[in-house]
Amino acid sequence: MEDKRENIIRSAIEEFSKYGYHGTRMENIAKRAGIGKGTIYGYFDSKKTLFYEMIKHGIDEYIRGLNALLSQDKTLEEKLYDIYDFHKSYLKQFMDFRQVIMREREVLPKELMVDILKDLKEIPHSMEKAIKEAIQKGELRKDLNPGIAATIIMGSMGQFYGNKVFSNEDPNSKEIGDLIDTLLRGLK
Amino acid sequence: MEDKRENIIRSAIEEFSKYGYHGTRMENIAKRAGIGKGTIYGYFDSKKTLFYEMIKHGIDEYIRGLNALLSQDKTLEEKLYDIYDFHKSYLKQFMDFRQVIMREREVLPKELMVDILKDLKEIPHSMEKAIKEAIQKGELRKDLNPGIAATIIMGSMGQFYGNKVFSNEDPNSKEIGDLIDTLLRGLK
Amino acid sequence: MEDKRENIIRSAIEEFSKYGYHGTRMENIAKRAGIGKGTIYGYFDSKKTLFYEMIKHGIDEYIRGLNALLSQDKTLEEKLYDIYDFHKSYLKQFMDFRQVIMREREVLPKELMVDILKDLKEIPHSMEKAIKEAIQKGELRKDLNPGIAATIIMGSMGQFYGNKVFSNEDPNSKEIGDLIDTLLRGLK
Amino acid sequence: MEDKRENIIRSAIEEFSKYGYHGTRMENIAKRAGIGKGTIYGYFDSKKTLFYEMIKHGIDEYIRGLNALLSQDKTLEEKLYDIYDFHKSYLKQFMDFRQVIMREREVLPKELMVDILKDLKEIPHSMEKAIKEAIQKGELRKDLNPGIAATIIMGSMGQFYGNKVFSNEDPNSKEIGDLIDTLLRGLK
DNA sequence: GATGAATGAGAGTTCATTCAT
DNA sequence: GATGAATGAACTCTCATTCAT
Repeated sequence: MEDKRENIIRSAIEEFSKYGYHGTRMENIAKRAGIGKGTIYGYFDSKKTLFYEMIKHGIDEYIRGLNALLSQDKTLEEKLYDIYDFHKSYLKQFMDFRQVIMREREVLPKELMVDILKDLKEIPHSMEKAIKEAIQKGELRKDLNPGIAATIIMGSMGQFYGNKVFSNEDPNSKEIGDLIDTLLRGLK
Repeated sequence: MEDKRENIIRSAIEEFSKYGYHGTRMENIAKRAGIGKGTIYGYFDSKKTLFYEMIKHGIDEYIRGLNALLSQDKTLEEKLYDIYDFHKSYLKQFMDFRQVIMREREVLPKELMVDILKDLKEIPHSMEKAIKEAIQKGELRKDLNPGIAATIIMGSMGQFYGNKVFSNEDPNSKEIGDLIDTLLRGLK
Repeated sequence: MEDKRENIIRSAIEEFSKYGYHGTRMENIAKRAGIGKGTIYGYFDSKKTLFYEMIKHGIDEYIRGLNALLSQDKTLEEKLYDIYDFHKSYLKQFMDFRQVIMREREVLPKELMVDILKDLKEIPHSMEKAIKEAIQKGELRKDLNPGIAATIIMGSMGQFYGNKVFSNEDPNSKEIGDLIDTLLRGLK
Repeated sequence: MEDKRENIIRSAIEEFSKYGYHGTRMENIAKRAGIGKGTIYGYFDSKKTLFYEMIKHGIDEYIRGLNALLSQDKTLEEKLYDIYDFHKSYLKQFMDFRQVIMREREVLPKELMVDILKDLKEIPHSMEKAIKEAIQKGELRKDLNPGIAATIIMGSMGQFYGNKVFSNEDPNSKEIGDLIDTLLRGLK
């Protein structure tokens, strides 16, 4: 059944994101999923395979969620707030898949990595599209390079969230408003 | 001798950054350092200790290098180019210690983590100081929040470099000029 | 199952008594038990734990066996023959736990040692009780100190057996009759 | 020089008797002897060799000491007190070599063991001689088997001392007088 | 001759994977 | 199909021994 797989992947995400690939034990994934450890092998060939499927699944979900946000009929400013919240809740619950992939890039064979990287490039692409729309609507200035604007926005928000977590401060603080204000003011 | 320790730490950085804490084998660190695996234990008590000392050493070096750059008598724009180059060469050779620490936060006992996080907070602090100077010199606008400006600058440059690496593009491309232009234009 | 544990302990007794704590290899215990070395860790936390459990088990068995002998309805002389045989077969098959404990007293933490020593004091206690009965039955003289008599009996028989083993002589020799005669004659 | 060897053996006795053969580290023997760990190998070929030489040395010393006691012009009773004291101080300071040899009998090659066992048989032999003298002097009854008497005396006193140590009682207690009384009364 | 830094074989232990139930 | 007891390769760490100083 598909929801058994889903259930295992869900548990895998939580364990792998906490302990990394080598630090995660199949037994703990099984326990978290409420099943026996042998059962996992009925659905996935190996730890490596499970790891790979988990990444694919996580990226898919992230992209789907991000696209849903970006395709809403809102101003860019509103979308930025949404994106920060989405990013935050995603990171809190799961992980930053780009980091995992970077980190464990020696775990998977090259052909699988290529596959993953292809998916991953979708993310800035989605963001760029939203920027272009904002330029056309006049929310941002015309001479802006959309790729660079996307880099600045995503990078700043990731860094902001990271700083908060490192400092053990509340990532919900209203300073996020200041960040978005400053970003938009610079890009308008 | 201090250069024996240094040599081991150097090899440890390369291995840990490639394979993560659990994925790294003491024997490989030793091989890379050109010594026997037992020798490491003459300089470090355990794998965990070596990991901790490596992080401390790496952060120290990063902070020293960054401060050296920031305290030069140059315009902010020039400094940003320098910082990007520094960051890039650092990441290429070693690793992003913030990522490692985030990732392996279950490895070290809490008291050591606190110690590391204290050091780590020095980094944005250094950057903020440079921003404040730039504001006073009139290179940036007076109403700018220096903390947020630092977040935007460091986040954007990190993201830019990350994207390049992911896409297997040359991170030296002149697009970095566009990024810095856009950043400064927004913050002036 | 309990007989899996029992099987491992059995093998552990044989190995530990032959090679001592530090000289015994977990792999050899496993081989002797006819299982894989990882399997032991399903039943015992560590080598130390196994060692401790083995001692407890061995002492228990010894005390139970000794008590069974002593509570039989026989004369003291008959009992002494039985005890010698029991002691002998026990030592041949397993080991002298008092020696092991003395020898490896640096291996176990103090609280476990206290636990073991408490058990061990049962042994002379059992013997003393038998002596008291013999005194009451008139088999031994009335003014005898039972503790001292027990010490003399157990010590002499242990020494006798030890001498035989050292000299590679047959410990079944009928000289044991002379020893018991001499002992009883002295204590009557 | 001979006293360097002596010094190392002295330290070896203390370490081996505390931790057993496999539990003892060459470095600790060296530290205790106040020399560098490589130096030991200038005097002994290997750990095994040192162990063997230590046993030989210890047995020699024990036999010499025991003979000195037994050849004094005293009654058997007085000698028994001396022997108990000698035994006790010897065990406290060093170890029971018979136990060590029993315990570590798998450590040394057979030919060396044979050599040691030959020495070891000297001990009861010395005691037997003293018993025979006591019989001739009329201190013990004429029909006594000297070997058995020696076994009873040495065994009882060893057991007595062992019990005291196990119970953490003072091994100097005057109960030793009761033991010797009882022994002599039985053997007279 | 004395040293102790360096070595690597070998120890205890873990954990991905298998397979009888 | 699901399980978890069993396995053994592979890990971290120790320590007898060597050898350049």
